[in-house]
Amino acid sequence: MTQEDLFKSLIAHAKEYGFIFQSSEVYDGLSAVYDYGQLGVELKNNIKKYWWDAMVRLNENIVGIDSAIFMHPKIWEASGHTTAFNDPLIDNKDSKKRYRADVLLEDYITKIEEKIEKEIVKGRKKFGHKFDEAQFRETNPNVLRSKKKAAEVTSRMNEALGSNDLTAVRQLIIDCDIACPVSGSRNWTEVRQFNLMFSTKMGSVSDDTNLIYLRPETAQGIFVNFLNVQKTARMKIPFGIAQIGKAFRNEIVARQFIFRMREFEQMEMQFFVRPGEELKWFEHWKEVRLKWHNAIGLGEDKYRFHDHEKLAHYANAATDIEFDFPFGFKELEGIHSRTDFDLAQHQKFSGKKIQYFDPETNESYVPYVVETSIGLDRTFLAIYASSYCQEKLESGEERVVLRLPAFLAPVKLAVLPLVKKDGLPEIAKKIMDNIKIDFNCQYDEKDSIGKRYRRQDAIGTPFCITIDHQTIEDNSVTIRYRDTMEQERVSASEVRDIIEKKVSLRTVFAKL
RNA sequence: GCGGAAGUAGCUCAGUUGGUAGAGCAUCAGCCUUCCAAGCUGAGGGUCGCGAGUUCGAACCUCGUCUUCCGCUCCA
Repeated sequence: MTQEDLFKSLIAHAKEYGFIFQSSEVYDGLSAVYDYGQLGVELKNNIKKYWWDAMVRLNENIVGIDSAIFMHPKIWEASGHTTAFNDPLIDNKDSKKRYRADVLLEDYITKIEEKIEKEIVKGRKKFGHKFDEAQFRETNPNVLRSKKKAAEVTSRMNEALGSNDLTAVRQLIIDCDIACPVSGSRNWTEVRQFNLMFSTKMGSVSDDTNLIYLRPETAQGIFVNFLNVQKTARMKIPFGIAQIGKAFRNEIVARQFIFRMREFEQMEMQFFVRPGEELKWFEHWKEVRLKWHNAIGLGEDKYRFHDHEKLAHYANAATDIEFDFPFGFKELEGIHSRTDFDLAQHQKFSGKKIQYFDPETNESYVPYVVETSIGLDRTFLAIYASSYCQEKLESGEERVVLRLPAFLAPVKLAVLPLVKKDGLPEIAKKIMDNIKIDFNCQYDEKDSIGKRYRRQDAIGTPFCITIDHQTIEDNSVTIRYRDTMEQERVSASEVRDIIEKKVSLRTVFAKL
């Protein structure tokens, strides 16, 4: 089976067993929005807990918050999102097609560069072995003219985009005589900004002054609460603030199942450090976060770092932890050294002093920030995709099994009476009632025992216990393991402890 | 956004030259009682993605639209 088919059957499986549904499916769905079903929400909550406990509970110098999705609109001006999350779009009036104005110009520049390369190929043909490419580039009039043109367009474009002068962008498109690739027409509309942030209005009076955005990242909720938390929790630098929450981006193209959604959930931690020490902490968190991923147990070869060459305006170091998804290595978590950009910006835009007095150095400063930001939905997909397995058994039969790490599995234990009579269901329910206080359990008495095992395999339940006639005599049950399909006979009273040992976060944290 | 493909029951899919829908699995009820799915009997479930049009008549033809997938593009 190809990776592509596997990914498709994985999506079908997610729906069939109630992990993930498309949003608003009865109305034909809403593009790039998904709902988590009855098992999906359990798995997702377990991932959240693993992250939260690893970050907040295990680190005495990290505390959590839960900030609102709505925030003061000035926050997004300060953070740069109002400008950086904007794309200049232009429509062709004849073909009704919409383009990114900057992309049209970049394409135009690329074409000029291709023209230069063609000239060189022509020159090489003409002069044969005597051809001197470097000299040709410096002297050939066609090449020189093209080079000059490309440089001119590039500088005008950068200037216009840099100053957000949309009229100048449009003028440049007209001056370059750029035609619509579809209609060939030069009949362009004005250039307009398309914002990747969702907006809405607060209050019942609609005017632009109360336009607010749904946050495109959770980080700013932490930055604007920096002083609140630092003072009320009496935190000393270095310390961190963690948060799990929804963020929203109006992506032009959103695809690959839950990999890129318009509404998604982030797990972020902003770590505040002394200026100059940020790169040391950046390295520290790279290492710590990778360990967290590896401890899940999906395989260390599934992860790799990808350092950013081009840094965002706020960063002085950045790396991604990429995961080997069914569609290739893609970003799962970002670790960024954000300098003092965010806090300094909020200090500037709010007019309030946002600084920390360091009792060790007797200095007051704007702390530097190292951020770890992981996509919860992407982590879900990573775990789900790596656990999904169609395997052939020795008997020649096939089974679908979700080899989820036991501590993350939505259902930990299935309680199965071998038959539906002789009082076995009653005993089974009694055992279940005792254990379900500690773990999410399922009871099932329908169909043959083999079929019930397969059903549990498909949703990743790591343990099944079966109550049979011997249970009546000595209170023993068989416990069956999902991955090996092996069984052993244990006392019913031991079951809780056996499972506790295998699903406890304690075991996982030992690897951190 | 562009190009291509697809959409019929919860799932996988049939459905002839246009004549108002079927199968297997799944689900539910009952029977059977068996440690690795697919035993027996019965039942429920679909205005064929949605909306127009052509036609006496549309799952099928035409147009539009929504959604999904693939490639490009974009995004980080």
